[in-house]
Amino acid sequence: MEKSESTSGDTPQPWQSYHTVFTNAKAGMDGVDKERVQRIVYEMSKGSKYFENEERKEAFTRRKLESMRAQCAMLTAADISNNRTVADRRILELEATRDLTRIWLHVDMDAFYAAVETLSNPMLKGKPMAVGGMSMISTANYEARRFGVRAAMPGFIARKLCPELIFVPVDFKKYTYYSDLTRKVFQKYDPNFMAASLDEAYLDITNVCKQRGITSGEIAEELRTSVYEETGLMCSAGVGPNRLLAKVCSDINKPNGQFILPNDRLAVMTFISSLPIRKIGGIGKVTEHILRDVFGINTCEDMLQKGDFLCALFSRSTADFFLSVALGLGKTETPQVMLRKSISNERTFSATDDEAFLHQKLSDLAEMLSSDMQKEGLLGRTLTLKLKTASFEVRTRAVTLQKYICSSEDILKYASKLLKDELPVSLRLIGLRLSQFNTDMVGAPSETRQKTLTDFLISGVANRKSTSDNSSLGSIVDSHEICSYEDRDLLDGSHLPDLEDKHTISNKVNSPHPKSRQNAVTGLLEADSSSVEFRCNSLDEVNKRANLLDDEAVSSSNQGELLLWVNDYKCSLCGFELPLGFVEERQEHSDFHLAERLQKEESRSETRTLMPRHRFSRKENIGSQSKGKKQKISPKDKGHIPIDMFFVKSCQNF
DNA sequence: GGGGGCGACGACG
DNA sequence: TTCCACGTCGTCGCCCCC
Repeated sequence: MEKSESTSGDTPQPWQSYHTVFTNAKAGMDGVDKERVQRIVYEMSKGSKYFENEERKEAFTRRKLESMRAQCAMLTAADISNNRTVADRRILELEATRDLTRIWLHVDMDAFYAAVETLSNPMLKGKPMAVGGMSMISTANYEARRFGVRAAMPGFIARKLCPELIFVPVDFKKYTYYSDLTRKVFQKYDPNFMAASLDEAYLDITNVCKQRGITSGEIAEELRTSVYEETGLMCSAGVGPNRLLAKVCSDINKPNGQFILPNDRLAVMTFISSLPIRKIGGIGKVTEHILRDVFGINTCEDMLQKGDFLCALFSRSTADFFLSVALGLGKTETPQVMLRKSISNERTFSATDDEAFLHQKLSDLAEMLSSDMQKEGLLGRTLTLKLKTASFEVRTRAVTLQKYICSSEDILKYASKLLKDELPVSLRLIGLRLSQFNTDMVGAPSETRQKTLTDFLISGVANRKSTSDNSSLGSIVDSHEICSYEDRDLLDGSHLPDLEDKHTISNKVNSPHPKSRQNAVTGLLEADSSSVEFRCNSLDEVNKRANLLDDEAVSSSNQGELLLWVNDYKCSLCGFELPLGFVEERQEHSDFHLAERLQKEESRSETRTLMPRHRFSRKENIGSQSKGKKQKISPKDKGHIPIDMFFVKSCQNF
């Protein structure tokens, strides 16, 4: 790799060991004076908090490398022989999965954002330009790349590398517009094409090649011409028997070029064997470093030869990934559905420990996240708070709730609790992520998921009637579309007398659609000594619902709360007294009875599923639990790394 | 021992 | 002058509980 080479004699210079994501080569950077770029990047970074953090990470990687080298050294001849057998067997098994029947085309727009900006402002043509700002660059045009300027580089460093660099602010609206135009072209060749990002897509062109009786090269040529005619933008294409190879191929003749790899095993093996590992999607800076410095692996062929060591030191899935890559294997089928797994927002700001400011940021993020969730009609139950401290240390703190949430109030409530445990702290970034979606909701249009009032009432009544005879709460909660047992604040869940039961209830229940939640009024119905919470879009609905139930007396002076409080004061079940104003406490109290009730039900039924008990104790003590985690001495802090502590990822794309 | 949850980290555009 | 993003997904190790 070019970054380890020195042109300044035998004496190593400090900048030569400082690697960032943007010191490696990218298309259009072949003639760059790498030594100069690396020196400038180093000098601009040296002494900064960011730099210190990079050094910390680098030291950690070094320790990992040493540990792995030690492991390699400890392998006996017998170990190596055994692992050779394992590797050879896996290679045969993987080889058997080779599919050469599909033709994949990967299309990659050339310097997309920069090219779009040049289209709308032709004055930029021929001048070094970058899309982004002083803090970060999204894309640089080819004129700027000649100076070593590239994506993911901070703007102030880019300006140092190229003082005449023109900065253009990011305009996603514009890029989306042009992206849509390109996608219209892609669709003509593969209606099910896979968009990898605004400027990249994978097309299965097997059928179009057959139907039209022309080669993949001709299709690629035609597609690129068509994209240019439609948009005025240039792109590059790669064709291969799978997506992994097509992606590698599209980079070969960039910009405005293409490379065709025939669907032929020998051609694939010849192509892949000399390929530097860094060209493979999924092998980044760290993985390359490990493979090169521990195993002496530089090319895919090396990877095949060192299969025994890879099988000995990596997990099965990671070793499989490496061996697959070395064989030039990759995904050939088109996934039917691609479901989103998480949704997040994060913002960077000047580092501060001002708690009011941090809380405001958190609140803004909760709003943004909630808005995104509602746009996509999603509900999630795992909330993750991401923090980047002033020293660039990244922390994440997560909590899995028993209810699905999407409102900004809920998000902020739980996020605040997570943040509170970290204070005081000086931060430069806060992020929020929701995951573990309610799969019933994912992918369906919002409108189809919103319950009408009629649905609500009819199914609610039917459900209620079917269960009122035996008072089976288990049956009631199964009608999760209309009833929601509102979970109380589980972070403060210690007030619940039996959290396990509490969880069992809520785990079966889905919250209503976000739209219906927005103006929801919470009601609690008390019947057969079991309380059921529900939500309606208006107070009228609450009352109608209550009337329809025709159960025993429901009394309330609070229209939203229909719990059985005698004289608005005394619990009819146990006589516990709570004044009217104690809304939350009352709800907690009703939860207590609900849990109690369910416990009885549970003892009668052995068929229902239970969630592991530990989850409740963890929720109960989320604060101390997360502190406990933090206090845990990590292997790196102890100065050694356990033998199996490697984290080389497998690629999702191959 | 397996599985869920958490936290850290790698990778990519 | 400015001083290192944002969003998403994947793997791994650890902890805890059953």
